[in-house]
Amino acid sequence: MATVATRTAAQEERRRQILDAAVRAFAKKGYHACRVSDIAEEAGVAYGLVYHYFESKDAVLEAVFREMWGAMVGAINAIESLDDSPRQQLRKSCAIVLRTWRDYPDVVRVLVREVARSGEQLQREVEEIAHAFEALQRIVERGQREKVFRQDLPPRLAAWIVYGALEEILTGWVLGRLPGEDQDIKDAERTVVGILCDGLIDD
Amino acid sequence: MATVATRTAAQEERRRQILDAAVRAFAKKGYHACRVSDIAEEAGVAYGLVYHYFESKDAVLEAVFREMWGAMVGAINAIESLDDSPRQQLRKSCAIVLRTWRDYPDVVRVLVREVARSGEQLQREVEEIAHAFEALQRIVERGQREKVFRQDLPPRLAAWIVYGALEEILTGWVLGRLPGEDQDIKDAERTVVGILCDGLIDD
Amino acid sequence: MATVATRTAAQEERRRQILDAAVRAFAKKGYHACRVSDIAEEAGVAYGLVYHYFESKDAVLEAVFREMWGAMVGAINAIESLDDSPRQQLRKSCAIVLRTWRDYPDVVRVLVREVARSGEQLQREVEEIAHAFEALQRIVERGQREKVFRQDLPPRLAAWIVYGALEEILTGWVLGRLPGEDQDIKDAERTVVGILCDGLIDD
Amino acid sequence: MATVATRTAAQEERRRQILDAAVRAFAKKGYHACRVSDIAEEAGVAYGLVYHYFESKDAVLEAVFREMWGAMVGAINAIESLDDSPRQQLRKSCAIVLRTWRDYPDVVRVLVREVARSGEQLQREVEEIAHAFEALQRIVERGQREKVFRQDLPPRLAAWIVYGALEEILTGWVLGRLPGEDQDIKDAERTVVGILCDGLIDD
DNA sequence: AATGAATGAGTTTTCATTCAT
DNA sequence: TATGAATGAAAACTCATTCAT
Repeated sequence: MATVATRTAAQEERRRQILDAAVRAFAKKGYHACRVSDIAEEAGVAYGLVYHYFESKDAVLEAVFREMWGAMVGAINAIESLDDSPRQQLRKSCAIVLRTWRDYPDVVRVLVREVARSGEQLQREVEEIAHAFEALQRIVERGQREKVFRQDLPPRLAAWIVYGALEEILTGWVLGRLPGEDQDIKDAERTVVGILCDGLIDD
Repeated sequence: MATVATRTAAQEERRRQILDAAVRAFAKKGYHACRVSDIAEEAGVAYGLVYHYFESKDAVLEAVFREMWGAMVGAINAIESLDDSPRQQLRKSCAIVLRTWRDYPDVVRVLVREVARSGEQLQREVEEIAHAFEALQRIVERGQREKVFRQDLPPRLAAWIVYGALEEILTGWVLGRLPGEDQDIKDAERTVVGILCDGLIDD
Repeated sequence: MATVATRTAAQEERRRQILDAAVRAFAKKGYHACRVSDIAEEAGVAYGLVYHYFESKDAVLEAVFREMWGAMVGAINAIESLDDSPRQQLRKSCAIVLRTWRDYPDVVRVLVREVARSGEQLQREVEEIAHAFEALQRIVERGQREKVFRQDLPPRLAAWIVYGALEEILTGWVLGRLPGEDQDIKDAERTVVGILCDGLIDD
Repeated sequence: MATVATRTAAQEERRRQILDAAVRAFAKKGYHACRVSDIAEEAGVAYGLVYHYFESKDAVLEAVFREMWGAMVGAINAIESLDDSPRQQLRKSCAIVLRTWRDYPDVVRVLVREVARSGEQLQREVEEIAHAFEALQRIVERGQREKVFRQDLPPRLAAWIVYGALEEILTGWVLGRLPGEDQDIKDAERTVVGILCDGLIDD
């Protein structure tokens, strides 16, 4: 049993090694320009081993999505259980998303670049993305129940708008069109929460 | 000269025929999955002809971006010259973007799906996208100058947030995750302007 | 119209050029050991051109079967319309099959070697083989109707036996286990017709 | 020594287990489409183990031929020592071949499908096939010596014809083109012996 | 201008075989 | 003996692009 556990752990480690390498490789050249051999080389393993741990090149990308994104969604979900005000919850959610850029820029790079790819197949499979929206939506709904947020906004649409604002900022950073240093990240957090909560209008 | 003009017009028509077909083809299968012969077939011409009018498959996509997007940006720019309040200008800009979906769903589909692709090459070449951001940014700046918008928000970042909110809604429609009927489009317009101008907070 | 005809003829010629090369290539190394590049090289054309004229490597083999075999079946069918005795018809049919070896050894080599391959798919698609059996079967049936052949033999089974005897001789020649010179071919013809018509028993 | 003997017996059992599994696997998918892991899975062992008992995938097929075929040839050889008439010997030989289908359809399936494959290498190694022909040839020769069979037929060619007739019937059964129920097997036996001994001609 | 035959580099994937444990 | 992770060569197939007509 110890042997089995060790073996499984070793396998898991290998899998992770390849997955991390894939993130770096995809981030460098983009998914389509990236050959399976690039992943293997980046991971320091033989070509065929990638196929031991993943069905196909596509499956690798899907795993990147599922597992990397999953961590972020988990963090956002955790926020719900905290006894914060809706505004605080929204702020913390935005912070998590935006700071992921600081902590895992390659992961964000890949997620941002490839998330819209082959809309039909990949997106439907990766429910994690949907979970992120649902968590945001629940925060909005709670804010409306507690009369903190305006009643006239469809929560689902509001969640999409919040998510869109965040993703666009990440995109700006990924593409180097927006400055993304540590201070900028804090500014972005303040600005996006400011706009989303209080609006652009000065009143 | 009349002859030349006629020829040029005929050429322009052919070019347009191929470009429109490309939009439909890209919208159906995505840029990468779409072969040059698919474009030609959709246009009803031999596929060698695509190379008479465009340098490469990439150049076709770039033209789609430049020309289709250009129309939208032009419309947004036109708004600036109108004597509306900043809020009205923002509302109209959002309306233009969102209604483009109703009028040219295939174009939007392609723009949304492929805009993040090959960040290095394509994006830099297509400055039209940048122009859209600048137009939004100028609207925000004007709002701040006129003391209608809050002073503490970086205009550039605000423009990105506005754009991100809009793009995400379009994505939701494209992927069928958000309802996109005529009434939904109007609702989305009201909601996105509401959030961006007045915030989520009920005060 | 002349242009179209010429073009089609040119295409047909190219197709034939590749098909003939495939026969030579398959005959040399066997279907499985033969790469598509071997076919292209043998034909003196570029790699990809094979895929212009054939769906896949498998489709090439199928075409070899269908077209090469078709010629032989056509010849056997022609015999039926002649006013020969059943024995004569049988003799001529055997002669056609056996002499194909002399005239197109490579074709026979391929047919013999690969005919049993992937029984499910290929065989069922290539009806030409079935036609050969039917022609032989009709000859047997006519022989029985005319009271020349024995009544107690199921014609279908008899046709298979005749065909099996012929194929085995071809196999012996292909594999170099039976001598296959011109004189041997004549002997084989006489022997196989002798056994099939009059039996081994000396009476 | 007892230990060694036991070990060897256990080894032999394992070897047999893998070989039987290989027959089933080859019969199902054909030799080429069958991976080593398919054999191992069918045998219920790890696929590295196949390489403990066999040099290579090819060696497994060769062993199938040698050992399975060997049993059949042995049975045919045994017939020679019986004090039967040549016709009886021929009938019994045919019966053995045809009834093997009933008893070991998977074995026959593999032998029939793959026997013509890679003529150069495999065939030369598997002399068992040659032995079957020789046994048939000796039966014919004896029949000629005893003035029961016609003198004008080359015995070697006659043996090939007999074998071809039998193989074709097996092929028909394997491919499902000829009915292969118990009664059909008996009919086939009667028919093939009838044709080969007495001919198609009714006299 | 228009056609589509021809090219061939590039990429994924498969799988027999080896080898460390 | 038994396992299955690791290797990497091999090959089919795709498709953007060129070019002769």
